[in-house]
Parts: sequence; structure tokens; C-alpha cells
Amino acid sequence: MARRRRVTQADVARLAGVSQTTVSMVLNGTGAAQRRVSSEVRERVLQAIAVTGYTADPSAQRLAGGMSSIVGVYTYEPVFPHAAGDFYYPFMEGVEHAAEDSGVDLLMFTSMSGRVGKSLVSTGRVARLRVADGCVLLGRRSYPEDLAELLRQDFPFAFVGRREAPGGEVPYAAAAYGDATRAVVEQLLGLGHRRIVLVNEFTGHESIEDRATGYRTAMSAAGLHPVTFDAPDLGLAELLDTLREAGVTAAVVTSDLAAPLRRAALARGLDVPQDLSIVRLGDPERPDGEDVEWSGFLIPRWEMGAQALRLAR
Amino acid sequence: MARRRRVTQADVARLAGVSQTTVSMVLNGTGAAQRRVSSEVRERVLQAIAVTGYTADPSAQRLAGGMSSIVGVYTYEPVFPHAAGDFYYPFMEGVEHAAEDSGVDLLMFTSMSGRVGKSLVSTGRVARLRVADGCVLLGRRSYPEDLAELLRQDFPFAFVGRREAPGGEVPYAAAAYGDATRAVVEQLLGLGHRRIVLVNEFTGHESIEDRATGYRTAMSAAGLHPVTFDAPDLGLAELLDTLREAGVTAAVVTSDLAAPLRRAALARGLDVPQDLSIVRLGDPERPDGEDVEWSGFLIPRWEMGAQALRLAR
DNA sequence: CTGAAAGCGCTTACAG
DNA sequence: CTGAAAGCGCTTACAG
Repeated sequence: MARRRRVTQADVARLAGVSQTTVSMVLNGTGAAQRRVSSEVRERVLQAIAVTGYTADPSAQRLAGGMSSIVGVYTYEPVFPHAAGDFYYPFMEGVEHAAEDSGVDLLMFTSMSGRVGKSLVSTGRVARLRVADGCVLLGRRSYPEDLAELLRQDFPFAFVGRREAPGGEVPYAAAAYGDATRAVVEQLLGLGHRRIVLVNEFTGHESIEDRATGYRTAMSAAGLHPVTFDAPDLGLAELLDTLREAGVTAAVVTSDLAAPLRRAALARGLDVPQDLSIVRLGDPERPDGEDVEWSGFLIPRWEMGAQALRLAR
Repeated sequence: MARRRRVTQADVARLAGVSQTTVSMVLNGTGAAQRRVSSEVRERVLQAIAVTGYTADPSAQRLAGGMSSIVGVYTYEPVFPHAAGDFYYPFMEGVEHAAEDSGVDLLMFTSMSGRVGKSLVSTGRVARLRVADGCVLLGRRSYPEDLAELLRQDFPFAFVGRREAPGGEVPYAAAAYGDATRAVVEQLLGLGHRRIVLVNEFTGHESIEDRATGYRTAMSAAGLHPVTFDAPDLGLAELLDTLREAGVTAAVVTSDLAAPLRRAALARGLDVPQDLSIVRLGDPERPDGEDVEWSGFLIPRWEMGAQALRLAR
């Protein structure tokens, strides 16, 4: 059996008795540029498409400067190892769902995953993204040089989580960490807490900054003095001593630090939350391994994934 | 800032002082056709590539008849709804892992997931697959017309699970259901069981047939008469009566039927496995909801996924 | 050993 | 309203 050549616009055109350009026109039909194909011709073309079962070749579309209905997903850290997978899965589910909704296919840039900790720019792989109409970027940290380059190229993309970069506004889908943290602190205030501190797991990350802003806003509004500790600066034990001495009754703590802090507190004979309330700001990346009903908030991971996909087109 | 045009082979060629053809040659370098570029020129080109940070445009490569280093994944049933997800996740993990290993990107054809129960051919979407070098197909049932068409087009693909189709050998990555079932039955025989039946959840599926073959082989080799029941034909209660009357001591049961059968047996006051041994042939698609240590075998889902990816290139 | 040229299947100015 | 033509960035015969 002859290996039949694929059906092209030219075939459709021949069958419909029009030019290939016209076929492309009825297919794309973008606004004014569409130079209104007569509805009679349009009918004939549509017929021919149905008969031949024509589908556009995404590669050709893309090469010619059109859309391929493919959106890329690039993860700076491996998503699939199961430990991380548990945390990232919901993001991916959201992305997938939104992709189905939008009728686009998802290109997972797995080929680049050998380069953990490398920017796309430094490995010269930015070009690879361009098969897709746009790209969702996912990762704990981000690479400002990549973001800047993508911005400069005017390539549609969106980061999952708020990110900043030189050279413009980075499109992102993020949890409202600021608002959520403020709400949490206000709740503590409502319960009568006055000495409330913020404990950061690390610094220099947009999502951490957003939480800090929320915390400070709530405290200031209540006429209280915000106090922040950065965990790396001092050990958990030392930190707890300091908190006790200062008469702190509640600590709002970033995701992955909440459980260790609680364990340390218990180990020192403190009663949680009697002696010290610990509020968790977001679900942790690594499973707690503890069966505690944390107070605080959760990260809307599914929604963030879905929104990022929508932004990246 | 000017939106810089992407770096092309022509740019590299200019910088290296060679023709664009030569650049393509050193990049592809396939066998004899490579017409041995002199190592000096090759060096110069490689240099220029490094300097410019050139990366091939996958769309152009593909359109020109080359490889795009993209492999597609098409799932006939939605993989992501969490219920199904639990079962399918390991397959996908295997696919992902093999993709990373092979340095290819993964194109998930989510855009077609509105068409559950439809073949690719009938929705005219086969052409869409061709952005990719090949495609992994995943689904409970399969669509012979799709397989036949793909075979005819000589498009590289592989099914996860053994499948048959008119028009040639379907490439597949499958569990050795036959061997595994045979081993399980031989084990029962070794334990002294003589009246061993096979109970099928449904019929007409390749993986079910493979199990049946394994079962029959083991029974026949032991000089015993194989007896098969197809669950849909009679209720579980009736089935159990029949087994008891016939003095059956062991039933080997396809994946999803094992748990219901066990529950039915317990409900009838039978002692499992004292009165009746129930052996499960593969892990179920839907969680059992039971905390039983099943005897039988598990499906090497991860490995199947990985192998399918390798076959689909 | 190397290059000019055709062609892959589209989109989009540009002419009629 | 419609079509001929250029061009996207590659691969691969085909000539030198």
C-alpha cells in the first residue's frame, strides 16, 4: 500500500476549486485581514475539508509565523521524583485541565531536565521553547536572565508563582500570599495575641516577601511592631529561647519550617498552641510526616497551574 | 530594544564562513550521507554555534522532514482525574523518565481529550500527531482503525499494553501477563490445588487473552482441565455457588474483580483463603479500598511506560 | 569535500 | 472578493 502523502491545504484547495491562500483564509479568518471570503466559497472549502479530513500541520503553521496550539511547560526542578511529585502534582493538574479547556496541547520540556540549576539562556535552550505558542515556567527559584530574555523576545509565558526580573513585568499566576498572611495575622489578633512574630525559612524569594508584607501590614494596622526572624540566622532552639524571653505567644511560619519548629518546641517541653501558637503559611513542599491540623492557609496550587496556562498563550 | 531575530543556521554559517548546508551537515552528521565535513571546518562551525548559542527550530526541522526530538503521548481516556490518576500515574512516570533519558520532549495531546471514546481517525486528528517524531498511545481499549492507520502511515508509535490490529504488528510495551499468570497457577499447583478456575472480568481484551493463555498452559501441562468463567455471564453469588459445588479450591481472577469476589465470598460465610483461594492477576485500576495482602502479581506500570516511550521513536 | 537549490506546509503582505 | 508569490528555518538530493 502506498504510503499516502498527508492531506495539505493544496489538496483541499484543488478539491474546492480555489487557491490554497483561500483555504488558509477560511481556516484562520482573523478579523479584517480575513478579506471576507464569500460565504459560498467558504462553504465549498469547509466541505472539502470535511471530505479530505484535513488537519493543519502544526510545524508548518508555527514556522510560517502562526500559532501551533501547543503550550510548553518547563520545570526548573524535576517534578516527577515522587517526593517532589506530591507537591507539584496539583500544579500540573491545573495546567493540564486548563490546557484541555483551551484546546491546546502541552509540551513538557523533559529534555532539559538534565540541567537542574542552569538557566535556559546559559544552556542555549531558549530557542527550543518556540515550538510552542507560549510557555509555563515552574520552579522554586527562578532565573532572572531567562525571564528577561523571554520578556525581550516578547515570547508569551507565565511563571507559577510571582517572580521579578529586570526588563519588565513578569507574567505570573500566584497565590495571594500577602492577603492570606494578613488575614491569618488578623485572626490571631482577634484571638487576643499581641506578640506575634514572623519566622522565615529563607529569604530573597518573592513569595516570602509577599508574606512578610502581609504580616507587616496587619501588625502595623493594629499598632504593633512587626518582628521577623530568618531561621537560617539562628538555630531553632535559640530561636525558641528568644521567643519565650520576649513573651511571644504566636509565630506565623513559612511552609516547610512549621513542622520542624513545632517539633523543636515540643522537644523543649512547650505546649503548642498553649504556650506558643504556630501558624503555617502555606502547605509544605515536603510532606510534614505529622498528623497535625495546621492552622494557616493552603496554596491554591491547582488554580495557580490553570491560571498560568491561560496567561501563557 | 529591537526584538532580535532568532539565530539561524544561516547566521552560524556566515560567522563560520561556510554554507548553511554545511552547518546542517555537521549538526546532523548521519552516516555516509554526511559527506565528511573536514574536521577543520567542523571545528569552525562548532565554534560559531557556541558563540551564537544556536539551537535548531524544531518546527523547521520537522517540516523539512527531520526529527524534532518530540515524542507525543495520547491517552484515550483522561489520565488526570484523580481516581484514574492513581492508576495511570506510574505509566506516565515511566514515560517521563525514559523521555528525559532519551533527551526528547513530551507532547501531551490534551487538546483531544474532549473526544473520549472516539478514534483519532474518526475525528480527523491523526495529522496532529505528526509534530512529534513518534507517539505513545495509552488507553484501556484501543481503536484498531487508529492503529491500522498509523501502521499504514509508517508513523512510529507504541501502545502501552499489547494490542492487535489489522494491517501489521502493533508495537507495544506490555506486561508478560501470560508468563505471570502461568507462574501464579504453577504456584497454586505446587501448593496442592487441583481445581483451579480462571475468572475474567470481561472479555475480548488482549491482556485478558494473554492471562487466559497462561492459565491454560499451566493447567494443561499439569494434565488438568482448564475452566474459565466470564463474570458478566453470571452474578458473583451464582458463580460462588457453582465453584463450591464443583469443589473448586482456588480462583485466579483478573485485576478489578478480585476484591468484589472476595467480598462476596466473605458475605456468603466462606473463609478466604481456607475455603477458597483468590489470586489477583494484576493491580486494579480502581483502588480496592481493602487492606488485603493479595497474592498474585503486579503490573510493571513504570517499566511499561518507559519501554513504550523507547519504542515510539 | 562543499554549496546552490528545491521543497516541506503553512501565513501574510501584496497585487489584482 | 481572490490568487500568485515570498518567506519561515530547516533537510536532503544533486551538482560540482
